[in-house]
Amino acid sequence: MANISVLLVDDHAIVREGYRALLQKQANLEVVADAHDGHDAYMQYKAFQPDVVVMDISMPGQSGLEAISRIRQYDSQARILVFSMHQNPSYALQATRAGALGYITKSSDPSLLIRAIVEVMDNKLSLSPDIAQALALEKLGHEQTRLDDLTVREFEILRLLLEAKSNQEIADILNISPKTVSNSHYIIKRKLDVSSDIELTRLAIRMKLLNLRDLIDETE
Amino acid sequence: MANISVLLVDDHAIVREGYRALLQKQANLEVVADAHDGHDAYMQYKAFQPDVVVMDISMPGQSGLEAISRIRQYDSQARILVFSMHQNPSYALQATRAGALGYITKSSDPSLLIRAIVEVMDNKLSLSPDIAQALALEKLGHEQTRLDDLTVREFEILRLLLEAKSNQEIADILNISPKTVSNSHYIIKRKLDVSSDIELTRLAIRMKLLNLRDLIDETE
DNA sequence: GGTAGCGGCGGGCAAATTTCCCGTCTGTGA
DNA sequence: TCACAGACGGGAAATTTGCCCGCCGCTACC
Repeated sequence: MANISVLLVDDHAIVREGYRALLQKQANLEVVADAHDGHDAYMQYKAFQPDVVVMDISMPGQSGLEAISRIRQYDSQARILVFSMHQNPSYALQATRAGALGYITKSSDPSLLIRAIVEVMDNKLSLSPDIAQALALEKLGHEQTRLDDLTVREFEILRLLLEAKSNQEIADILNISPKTVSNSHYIIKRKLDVSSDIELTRLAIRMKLLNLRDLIDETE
Repeated sequence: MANISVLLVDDHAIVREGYRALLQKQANLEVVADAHDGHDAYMQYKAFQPDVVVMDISMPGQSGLEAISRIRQYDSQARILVFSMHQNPSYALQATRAGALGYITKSSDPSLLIRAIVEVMDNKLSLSPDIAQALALEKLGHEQTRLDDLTVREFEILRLLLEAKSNQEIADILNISPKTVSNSHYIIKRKLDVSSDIELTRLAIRMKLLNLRDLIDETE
């Protein structure tokens, strides 16, 4: 079997290097490029046309979801495997909606990542077991499903809102008008059935959109 | 030594009964009345003039802080011991500002509660060791201190805001105008140096004003 | 027994935001 | 080809925000 060329996208250089080393040990994998943010990923994709993109979606500013859309728009055959720290199945749902072929959590066994890359190479959908199970459970109807009513774009805007960014900042990041951000903000609140930002934040925490670790930080 | 008459205030009947039983076992204590909310506490105080009030401050709606102020306004000699689940020293600070003589956490050893009641009876300030230590640490200058810039009233409004109540609801609970609530809301944000409600909520979580247990509920 | 200061309350008012509703544009799938 | 959904953003009314002010009652200090 021919080598599979891989583009690695993650905002942390150390993480990239670690996984590059890991993947290179596989005889049939070759990391041909890496990128540190969504825009970079898009440029590298155009430059190298890798077989598979392995991408972290939680990057500062322009998120991975946006990059996935852009890459798929450029090449509708692009195979993208999301490799994320988020256990929340809604992330997986949104990622596949945006055009990802697979979603593997970072807590998975490394061998799973290798396997997933091969599966994605074959254009097969690949989910890590924890996510698959969570998604299945969700199908059985949980509060969580409300989150899935959000469009990919709305989900992304929500993510930025939850980082306490202003409408203007979000508009700058996404290159859209602040007016659109505020419209989306309103739609998000309506879809999630909350009336204030405080309620929104509480809901987000319950749904684990907001990382408690991030919040608590080194505060204690 | 004469018996100490006690008024017990807690919104949970079971808790009241439990502590009533505990306190009654002490020969020199007598629970002469109990109350389930701030208003009730005020009425019972007027009716029974107990030596010491043992009060939970986290009650729905009208909080214990308000009740403390009201009781102290009626009788400036009233001895009030706050008995709270909150480990956060800012609660203790606000409670003593409102006029409480002591603050004991519910996780304290029951014997501490007994001792505190006796101390308060002697008009001595009484803090449980965990709170005393936390307050002492805070003196050394932590982020937490920003919370202490809030007045008692602001603190109370913040508590209600964090329950995702609307200005109008808060106005109704506290019997003030919605305009005052929104003014306070603004002042709170300025004092805490946040610009949005999302940031406010995040800060509140970091400061443990918002109980994660409450949020997470039975969600998982 | 002033009087200075703080906290609670709430009016005023301009500026900003939110809340809806609407239309355009583009891609997608039947 | 036609319907439909999503992204984007304008318009306009309603509401909120940000900041100011003044009033009242209490405490403290001289």
